[in-house]
Order: sequence, then structure tokens, then C-alpha cells
Amino acid sequence: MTEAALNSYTSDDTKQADEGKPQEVGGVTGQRLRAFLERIERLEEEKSALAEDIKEVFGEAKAHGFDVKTMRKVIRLRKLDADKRQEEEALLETYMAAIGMV
Amino acid sequence: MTEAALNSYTSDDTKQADEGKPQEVGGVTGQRLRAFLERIERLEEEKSALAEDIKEVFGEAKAHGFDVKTMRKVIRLRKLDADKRQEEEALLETYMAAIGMV
Amino acid sequence: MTEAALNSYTSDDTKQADEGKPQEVGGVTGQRLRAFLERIERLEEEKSALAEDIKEVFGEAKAHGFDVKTMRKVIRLRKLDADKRQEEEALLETYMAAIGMV
Amino acid sequence: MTEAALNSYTSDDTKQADEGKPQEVGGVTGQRLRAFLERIERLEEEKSALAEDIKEVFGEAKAHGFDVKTMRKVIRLRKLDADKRQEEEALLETYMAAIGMV
DNA sequence: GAATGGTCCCATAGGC
DNA sequence: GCCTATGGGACCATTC
Repeated sequence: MTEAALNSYTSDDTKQADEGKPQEVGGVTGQRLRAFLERIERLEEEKSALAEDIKEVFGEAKAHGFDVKTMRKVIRLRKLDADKRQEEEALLETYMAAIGMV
Repeated sequence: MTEAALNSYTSDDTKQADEGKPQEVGGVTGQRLRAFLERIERLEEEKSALAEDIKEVFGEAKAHGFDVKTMRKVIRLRKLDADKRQEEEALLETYMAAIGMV
Repeated sequence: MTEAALNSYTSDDTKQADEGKPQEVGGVTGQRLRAFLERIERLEEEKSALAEDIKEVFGEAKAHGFDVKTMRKVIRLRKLDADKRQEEEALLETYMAAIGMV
Repeated sequence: MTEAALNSYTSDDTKQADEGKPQEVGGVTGQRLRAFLERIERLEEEKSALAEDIKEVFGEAKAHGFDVKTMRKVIRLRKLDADKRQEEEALLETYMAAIGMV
């Protein structure tokens, strides 16, 4: 995405910048906000790309004759395992904290 | 669904231990399936990590006094904008291809 | 909640009913819709009541010196257990279906 | 947090087996905790069941050609209305109490 | 008021 | 091609 596209909805500030004058409107705060927005948008693009990748891998597996639905079930189950383990540890920590073992 | 697929979650390692021979059960197919599962799980972990990052950035922005809900709105609008722009460009290319402008 | 309250947003039909004439506007369809809405609202009231009950039990437990946070953790963990078991069974069924054991 | 609370998830049954004596560890307190947990879990099951029921009713309505999304909107509006009415009644009662009208 | 967990709603994707 | 099912996101309530 181009910088221009990013500016499309906050264009007032940009226009001023284009005219070679420091931002009197919005100013530093606007700069900071824009920086946050762009960081987030960048991360979301990466996230979407990963989602694409995942879909592709499923497609590949399917092309090799594997059943996607079952694969999803297996993955979900493995995730439950991991979550359970994590939850157990969290509970243990809570207990230890409760009896003063920091 | 293949027999190998069905065996995927009862690990090859175990079977090997039982029979003392590498990959008699499931074999190459099981290996392939596992590879797919692991690739997917890896990608999903990365995706989750990015989701975490995004949350953190929002948190940071909030700490600087920005309203997260409004930020989300802005991002949504900008995304629509970007999608629209992309759509238009795609259409333009279609037209240009149609009239032989490569 | 009174019947009048339930009718507050679909009052047109009701008004006609009040005037001793069968519903020409909306008619049977409106009746059916209202019946659905009322069933749902009834169920949601019951659900809210249960949420209240749960809060009360936590309160009671707290009054007996139990730590609510830890209790929640334990409950969550037990739920994960249950989910995992259920998921395992679902996976097994998928497998059996896959090999034609209906 | 009490010691009994900490023992709640490692069941009394096991301890009993180990020591051959009923309820020496955890004891009455553990019993009480377990009772609380079970009451809560029972209530949560009922709550989930109701959520299921609600989904089913929506499904039924959909099968009759109603638009679920719109139905949700209507229900939300009617709820707001009900809340408002209740609020007003509460205020009225407060006033009446204030002027001694029991 | 900050953070966390829970619930609800929507949008997308896969199956029939 | 609909339609159900599932995952993700937003919102809200509650706790510390």
C-alpha cells in the first residue's frame, strides 16, 4: 500500500505538510496517531498473509489426499491439549502464590 | 480418507517402539501428514503472535491517550478505501487488457 | 414482563386486534414472528436468571472464605477436560465414519 | 485462600485411598468447596442448554423465512424498552417512598 | 481505570 | 448455490 493510500482519511494534516509548513492542526499528536495506525495496519497485513499461507497449506494437503476436516479436528484437539497444560500451570502458580511460595 | 491419515495422531514414534522398525505403519504418508500439521500449527502460532502484537500496539496508543474504538473505526474505513482502490485498479487492468494495452 | 411490554414495538398489529378485527396487516406471519420473538425473550430471561444464580453462588462461596478467582480457574480447567474428551470422541467418530464403520 | 481450597482439585477420594481414612485431608471444607463447584457447573450447563435452545428457535424462525439479524435487532430494541420502563417504575417507586406513599 | 475473561455477532468457508 | 458450521473480532462486565 502506498503512503498516499494510508493518508486518504487523514488527508488534512498531510496537505499542510505538503505545503511545507509544520502541522498546526493535529500536529505532533496527529503524527503519533498516524504512526500507530500504520504500525497496526502493517501487522494486520502480515496476519492476513499468514492466514493465506495456512489456507494454501490446507489446499496442498488436500491435493495429497488428506481430509481437511479431520486435519482441523486433530489440530483443534492438539490445541486443547496445549491449552490444558498451560491452564494447569497457571492454576499451579495461583496455588503457589496463595501459600506464599511466590 | 487414507489409512495413513487415520493413524496420524497416534504417533509413528510409538509404533516404531512397538515394532522396532522405522516407518512400517503409516510410513511416508504419515510423515507427510505430520509435516502438514506442523507447518499449519507453526503458521498459526505466528498468526497468534501477530494478534498479540496488534493488541500491544493498541495498548500503547491507549496509553498515549488515543481512543481505541475510534482507531478501529478509522482502520476499517481505510481498509475499505484500500479495497476499493484495488478493485478499481483491477478493473482498469481488465479494461486495458481487453483493448490490447497489455 | 407484561404482555403489553412485549408488544411495545409491534404495536400496530395489536392495535388492530384490539379493535376486534382479524389482522389484515402482517396477519398470520406477524403472529408467527411475534411468537418466535416471545419464545426467545422468555429463554433469554431464564438465561439471565441463571447468570444471576451463578453470581450468587460465587458470592456465597466467597463468604465462606473461598477464593473466587481460583475457583474460576478450576472450573475453566475442568471444562477444558470435558471439552477435550468430547473432542476426542468426535475425532474418533470421524475416523470410524471414514473407514466405513458408520 | 485456605489450605482446603488448595486441595480442592486433587480429589478427596484419592487421598482417602492413600490413607484409608475418610476425610482427614481437606475434610468438610473440601466437601463444601466441591459442592459449590458442582452447583456452579450445573448452573452453567443449564445456561449453555438455554443458549442452545435460543439458537434453535432462531433456526426455526429462519426456516420460516424470517431474517435472524433483523430479529436480533428487534429483540435488542424491545429489551431497551423494557429496561427503560423498569427504570421509570423504579424511579416512581423511589419518589412514592420519598413522600411516604409506601 | 487497567486488564482480563466471557459473550455475542458477524463474515467467511466448507459441505450437501 | 444455499446453508450450516466455525473462527475471529468487538463489546461488556468484572476484578484487582
